[in-house]
Formats: sequence, C-alpha cells, structure tokens
Amino acid sequence: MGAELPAVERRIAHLDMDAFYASVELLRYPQLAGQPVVIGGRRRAGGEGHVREFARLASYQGRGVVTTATYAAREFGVHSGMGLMQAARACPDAILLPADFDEYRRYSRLFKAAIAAIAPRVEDRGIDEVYIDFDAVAGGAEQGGRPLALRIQRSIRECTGLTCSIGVAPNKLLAKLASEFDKPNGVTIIHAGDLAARIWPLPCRKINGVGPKASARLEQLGVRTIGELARCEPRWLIEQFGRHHGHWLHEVSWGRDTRDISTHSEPVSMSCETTFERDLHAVRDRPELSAVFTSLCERLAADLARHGYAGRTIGVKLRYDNFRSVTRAQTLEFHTADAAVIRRTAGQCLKRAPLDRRLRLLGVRVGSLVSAAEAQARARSLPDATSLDLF
DNA sequence: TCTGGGGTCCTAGGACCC
DNA sequence: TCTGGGGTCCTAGGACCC
Repeated sequence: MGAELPAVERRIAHLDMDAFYASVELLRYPQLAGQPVVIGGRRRAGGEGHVREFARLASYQGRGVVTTATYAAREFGVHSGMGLMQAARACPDAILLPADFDEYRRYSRLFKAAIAAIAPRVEDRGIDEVYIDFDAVAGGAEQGGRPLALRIQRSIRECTGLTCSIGVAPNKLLAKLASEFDKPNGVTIIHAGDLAARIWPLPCRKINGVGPKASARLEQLGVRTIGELARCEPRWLIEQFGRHHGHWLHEVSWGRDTRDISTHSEPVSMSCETTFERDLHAVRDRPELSAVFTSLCERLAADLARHGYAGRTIGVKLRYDNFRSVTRAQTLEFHTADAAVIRRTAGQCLKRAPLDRRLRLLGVRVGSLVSAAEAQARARSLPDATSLDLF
C-alpha cells in the first residue's frame, strides 16, 4: 500500500510519411500531381535522367508488384502488394514509374534529420516511419502532444516538401493506430480513455501484428472488431491461438503495450534474392541459374562488407513455380563475408533442396551476424589457421 | 495474370551435453 | 534393461511488417 504517484500518461508518437515513394516522385515530376501514378516494377536500368514520355500502366508486362500508388490511383482500387498486371486492369491509364530507392533513401535521411533536430529519442521503423518519444522533448506532452506534432510536421515540410501523418498516444500500439486516423497530413491525439470510442470499433486487422492469417481466423471465430476481441475470455484466446499469441491478443485489445522506444538496433541477417523473368529449371537452365547464384553471393558479400558485418549461418531460399518456398541453411565454425565461402556453402545447401520443379526465385542469406571487427577477433582466436585466410 | 525484396520474430523438433 | 530433466544450438517453416 505504498503511496502511488499520480499516473502520468506516456506520450509516444508514430509518424508515417504520406504515400512516401509516390510523393517523392511528385517532387520530381510535379506535372503528375493529382494523376493516378503507380510505383513498381524492376529497377531503373541505369540513369535515364529525364523521362519525356511516361509509360502507361497498361503497357506493363512482367512479374512486378505495386510498391505504392498515389491517392488518385488508390481510388481505382490499386494498392501496394498488388500485381502490376492486375493493377493495369484496374487502372490502365495510370502512369507507371520504376522505383528509385536511392532517391527514397535520400529523402528518408532528410526527414529523419528534421525530426532528430527536434526530438532526441527516435526509433527507426523502416524507410518511411518512426516512433518518437515525446516525453523526451521539453513540453512535448502539452495538449496531449499536438503542438509538438504540428511543429514536426512543419519542419519536415520545410526540409523536404513532403507531408506526414502523426498519431500521439500512451504507447506505440495506439500511436500506430492513431497515425492512420487522419491521413494525409493529419495529427491525431489519443488518450487511454479513448479506447472504447476510437479503438474498439476498428477491425482486428488494423492491429500491427495481426496479419491476413490471424484476422481470417478471428473472423471465422466471429471476432471482427478490436472491441469484440476485448470481450473474449483470455483463456479461450489462449486455447485458440496458443499461450504467447493468445495472451498478446488480449493485451492489445485492451490497448496495453509496454514496449519502449528502441533508439538502436543491430542487423541479425542480410540477404539477396531475385525473381526470374521466367521460371528456370535446375538442369535445363543450369548455366543461367549458376550465374545468377554467383552474382547474388557477390552482391551479398559486397553488402556485408559495405555495412561492416560477417555471419556464420549461410542459407538459400527457393521458390518454385507453384509459389511454394523452401529454405536450407548451414552454420559454419567461423564468421565470413567472403563471396567464395558464401557461394560454396550456399551451393551445398542448394544440393539438399528438391530441384525437380522449375524455380521462380532464388535467394541467399547470411545470418548470425557480428561486426567485421568482432569476426576478425574471433578468427584470430580460432585454432584452425585456415580461417585466417578469409581476412 | 496471379503474387517483389528486404527484414524480424516465433515455434517445433532433433542433436547433444550434463 | 529401463528411465529422467534441463539447457543450448541448429534447422525449417511460417506469420508478419515496411
């Protein structure tokens, strides 16, 4: 029965850039404003500097998917993840632009720098999203966080010309939901007391972590909204979804989330994969497959070197023409970032996978990463002198 | 005409050691 | 001849996210 401090509500923000890739492209091609534009397809083949005529989505042939679409294109039912051929049927006149990730990364650094100049504790959540600890900014919790959110929006707009949407809430879970409430260019403030009115009416699928499988399962059990989920007995949820997941579903339905802002993280794995233009056969297309395999290993080794990492679990991923995937992996005694070692080990993994069906995708992965410096220190202490040759 | 590429985390089973 | 439990590491698959 200790004297309890008055409970002060945490203030955590989730910031999401509005149609990020498409908006960056609109900065380059302002004449496309308001038009349906779809980003996707294969990488830009070398710098073709200025585009005179824009390709129509209807002219697309291939296996690409929509990376993102402008709000005008979304009106036609185009959404990210959709096959480009399918999107072309929904909106043939949309302009198709190939993704330019170097440019998106450049803008990502710009908007994150703008935030960092205002708020010291920021968690990176990919190229177009962050969580921000508003409690780490003087006065950041005032009026629920609205003035600070508006200030950040203004600064990002000045630095990049781009808009974003921000949700501020007692935790990451609710902030993430809130940032979607008023898109684009909105600010939404949520307090614990808003749970029933604002969160419970939402479908379970909106929860970050409830994907297509879990939401279909819930629906099948007659649970559509987060409010309906909150009314489920925890014991029953655990029976249906297992101890961990069932308990988690109950917690999130009541808006509970204790995860802190994480300002630093180290990569666990790196990978390179590619989907072929046409499905390849391990025997009949062996030379082509082998060349792709080697180049994937070389790209991966270069990525590891560029970022300063080495790993000891080497693996391959195959996707067959029926879209089924398998993985094979092998853990070495030592860490490596060497293309030849990766290629040799991955080659052995490949031999253990079924190769009778045609392949549509091949990938190579290196896991159990440590820094290159750490890898060298460990190699020196290894009894086997041959591993020293790797550095 | 299906369905990209880069990741993280969790689970389950088997090997192996004490 | 039968009978343990715990811990760690590894592999494979799958769900999910951006």
